[in-house]
Amino acid sequence: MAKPAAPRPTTGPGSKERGKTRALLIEAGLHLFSRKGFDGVSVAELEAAVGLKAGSGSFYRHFSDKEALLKALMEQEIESARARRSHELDALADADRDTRSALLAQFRLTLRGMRDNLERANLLSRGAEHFPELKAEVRQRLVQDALESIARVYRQRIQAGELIDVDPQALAVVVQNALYGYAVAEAGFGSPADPQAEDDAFVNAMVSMLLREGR
Amino acid sequence: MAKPAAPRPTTGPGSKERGKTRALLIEAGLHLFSRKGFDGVSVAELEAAVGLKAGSGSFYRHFSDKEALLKALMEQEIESARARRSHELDALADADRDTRSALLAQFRLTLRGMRDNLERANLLSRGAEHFPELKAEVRQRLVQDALESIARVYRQRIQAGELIDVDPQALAVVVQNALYGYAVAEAGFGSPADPQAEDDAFVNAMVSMLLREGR
DNA sequence: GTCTATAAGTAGATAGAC
DNA sequence: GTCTATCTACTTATAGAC
Repeated sequence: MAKPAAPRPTTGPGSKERGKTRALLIEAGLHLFSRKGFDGVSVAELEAAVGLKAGSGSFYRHFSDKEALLKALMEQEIESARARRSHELDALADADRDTRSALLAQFRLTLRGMRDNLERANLLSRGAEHFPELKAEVRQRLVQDALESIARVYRQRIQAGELIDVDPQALAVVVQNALYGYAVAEAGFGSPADPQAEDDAFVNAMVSMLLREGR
Repeated sequence: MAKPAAPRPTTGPGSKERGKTRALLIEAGLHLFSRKGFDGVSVAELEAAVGLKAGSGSFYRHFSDKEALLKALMEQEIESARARRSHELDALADADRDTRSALLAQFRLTLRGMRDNLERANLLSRGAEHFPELKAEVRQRLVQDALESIARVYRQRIQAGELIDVDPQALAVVVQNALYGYAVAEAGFGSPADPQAEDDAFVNAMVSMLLREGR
């Protein structure tokens, strides 16, 4: 036979651990693409960021081109974004909490999560333009699933007479988009003079709107 | 005297109207930067878009460099965005309308305005990163002024007992950010299966959250 | 897996004729 | 105000030595 090739030991002598540089490139791409945009980051910059010589072209031993890195990165991020999000739902779903503090806790956690991961979200959003086949998946698994999980909890609280009697899915859409828009606007246009006070007024207003209580 | 120079006739013989190509470049920059990002548009592309020969460098007779175009463009946009916005407020401020239909009209108009001008808003947001001195102005004159105008109207409706009694400025923040986030998410992650139904549920939920009555 | 070297293309920007 | 021509720098990507 012409191919008695040994079972391809991906870890050859003298190499680092299996796929280490590749993983580092994905991480570097996440940070750099998020900050400077896909077009704003050169392959040389990515190489330098992981300890390769800038301009050496060593990048191409790990990815066929820059787009391949973006795609690998997005597929990884879709997974990890889901994991991060389910965490935020725990506070809301905790049935032992009274409704007001459960809502407050959810809003604050979600707002923090959106702030911490906005650049990742922007990357997913912009990356979806490069890969139309991933766009529907991003929407369904990140946006739609989250809304339905939240709506489920709202529905229970409505039936218990604790929230205003409005379509729970629509309530979730309003709340999530308000939090998202708040984080996006803050990142894009800058923070207000007193961010802490603004945050408090914002989340408390949403709680009041859902509970339909005056001040 | 060494300078008897005539009063600089900006329109020389054989030239088009004063500043016409410059104005065209600003317009082309608005569309192209919005769609493809600042880095994604070459000077040659801008030249071609206004009828100049691509790569001729004629661009540089009108702007010192690409950033100068972005800056001129932003200053113009800050003005026109204000004008567009005041239009959306008319529907809300119309005291003859009953509260429910005034809110509905405002939400629908604002949502339409945000959809139509999201790319412009993104451009202002991203441009503000290039020009930190413009960032505070963008925030104050576009974001903050709009919120205060809306809050003024809400305050009247609250005093008339028609809206829930919650800090009107905070209500405006929730509503505007929900509309903004909705438009941003739609542009980034794609539309839902039935956009019309989704829109209706969304704006109606917001109305229900603001009115004192249940549905 | 990383390096040197380099090809081939594109970007921003300038000089000078018309 | 637009053109031709050109410069420099940078970017993607490949070939081949180690």
